[in-house]
Amino acid sequence: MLRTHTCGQLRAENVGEKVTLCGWVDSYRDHGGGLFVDLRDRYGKTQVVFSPESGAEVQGQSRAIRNEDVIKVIGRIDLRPEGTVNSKLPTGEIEIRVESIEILNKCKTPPFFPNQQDQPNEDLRLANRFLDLRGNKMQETLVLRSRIIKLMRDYFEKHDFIDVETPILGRSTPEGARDYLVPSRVHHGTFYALPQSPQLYKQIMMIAGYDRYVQVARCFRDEDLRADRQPEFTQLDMEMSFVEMDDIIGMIDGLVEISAKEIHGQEVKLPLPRMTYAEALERFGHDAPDLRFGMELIDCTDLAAEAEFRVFKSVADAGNKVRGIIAKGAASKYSRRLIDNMTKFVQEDFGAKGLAWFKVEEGMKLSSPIAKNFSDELLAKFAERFDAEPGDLILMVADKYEVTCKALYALRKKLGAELELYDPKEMHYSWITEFPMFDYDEDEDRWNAMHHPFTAPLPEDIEKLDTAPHECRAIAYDLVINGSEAGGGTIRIHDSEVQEKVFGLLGMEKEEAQEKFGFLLDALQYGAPPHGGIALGIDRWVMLFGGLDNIRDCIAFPKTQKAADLMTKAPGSVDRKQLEELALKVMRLDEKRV
RNA sequence: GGGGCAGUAGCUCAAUUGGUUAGAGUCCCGGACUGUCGAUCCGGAGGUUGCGGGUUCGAGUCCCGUCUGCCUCGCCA
Repeated sequence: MLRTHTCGQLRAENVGEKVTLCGWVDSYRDHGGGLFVDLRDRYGKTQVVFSPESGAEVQGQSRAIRNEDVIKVIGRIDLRPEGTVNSKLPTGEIEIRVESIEILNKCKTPPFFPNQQDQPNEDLRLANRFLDLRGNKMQETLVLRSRIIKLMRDYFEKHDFIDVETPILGRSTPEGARDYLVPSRVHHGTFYALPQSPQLYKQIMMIAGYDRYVQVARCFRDEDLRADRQPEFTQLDMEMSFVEMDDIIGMIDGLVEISAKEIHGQEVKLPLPRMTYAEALERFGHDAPDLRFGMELIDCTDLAAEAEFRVFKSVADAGNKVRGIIAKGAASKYSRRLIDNMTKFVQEDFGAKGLAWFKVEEGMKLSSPIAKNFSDELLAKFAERFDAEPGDLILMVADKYEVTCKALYALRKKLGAELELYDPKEMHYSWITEFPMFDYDEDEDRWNAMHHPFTAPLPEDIEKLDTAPHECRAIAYDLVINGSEAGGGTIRIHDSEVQEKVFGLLGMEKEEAQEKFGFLLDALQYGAPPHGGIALGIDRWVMLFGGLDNIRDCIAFPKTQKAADLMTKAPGSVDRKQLEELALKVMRLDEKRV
């Protein structure tokens, strides 16, 4: 070892010891007579002092020191003189009196410094990730990530789960996201697909009798990115045999309990609360509601039907919905202009036709440009429905149910953050259950599996497969943390008759199903145990437990919104020879339409 | 594919209504200084205003196109 201690290790009790430290120069303060260096590694910072007693040669060497140089110093630990203790540093009581120094590696003047107070632009950070990752915040986050993964692995090992690796090179399956494809050199014209999840493999493992499987699995989906979405991401994937939904949920409840305790030192009350999908949509407009605050959606379609106001009345008469939210005490915080912006927001992003709003005045008068279209009596009913008080702001959307959900969910989320209706550090865990089996794809005029085509329906809904597929609920469950989907799973179909019916609904012919995943259908006929599982989004867990608002900050080497790696410059072009081996030809843009 | 925001010195930002030689802090280089910890003080260097067109007597500023990054809808569990 080149060092005897780390830079976060030494305390007053080490005074007098001769030590060797290595690290990066975090900062230096040159006083001519003496030079102070904060030496940094991932464990902390220690002040090292060059003074005349270090000797002329060492002092001379010290003058060359610049930030981010990698140096090794040997010296004795001493208490800092009275009045110069730095209470901000754990090592702040002591300093190293340098006897010799070696500059292990000079640092070129970097484009930015890892811990500089004004964070550089993200593209610069990503292009120079080695500097960015050197910073305290990123190091903290990656340590947190490592702890979370270890905690998960330990937990599942303790519960007799077996860690099994599944292939990265698989085959493309229909449904779900767009695949990342890898061309085969041996079989020209064919492609592997990178796994969107190890779903099918883990079901095979169940059939093979490994009744508790777990894996920290890299997954790939070639879809557009978001603040909480990367094209390659990591799941804690697990599957269990001879279980029902409650067993899976109970298992994950236990993991949440331990995580909250280990990471935040918080006690979580189990079982975690549950809400059905239908209830979540009704009360919050979304299947992953942030339950750290209220501001629930309120239906007033019946009142709208009584109104003269044509916009409301026609929507109500057409069987659509008029729903709204109330922001307590927010009337004065939202000017006409801000409300106009909100209107534009729900129109452009969610297809709402408009945003109706009322400010509650003193004396309970509702004021709004549209107020004149309502009788005083009806306005009073609205106020009562929303439980309004003077100073409140009521926002309403009149539209199809789905549009009211989306628009009001987005407004609720926005207002909740802006009005600080919750403590951002607070954590809320809950389950959403009873998802629909299918949603309707209007473009393709057919049903889609909401989760995946092997999801089992609720036993009481099985007959609806024939009569009312849209009402058929799945044994599916999502773990929601702070309004973010942190995991999701299902109990799988292990009955080939039901499986066939589901394929039929999805418009998949028997031959096609056999061709695409015959291996699973076959396996299901050779002694498949009832089974189910879940996958947790590890990147999101880190994000949520770390209080971060960006998934890129939870990943050592993330991609940009255009799925590029700015450091390695991936994706890149390849040699003609490589293409030839694969029998591939790159089309020009104008050929694409052919 | 659609909508929005941003791009000015190595970095973070400023630049009035379109008007003189594009500024500040920091970093970098040189100098001073024996207790600093965002050290301080003095001096210096550093610019294709993302790129390409256009309007204008004159463009960092206005218009068109384009590239990159971010947020978002669609997409995605």
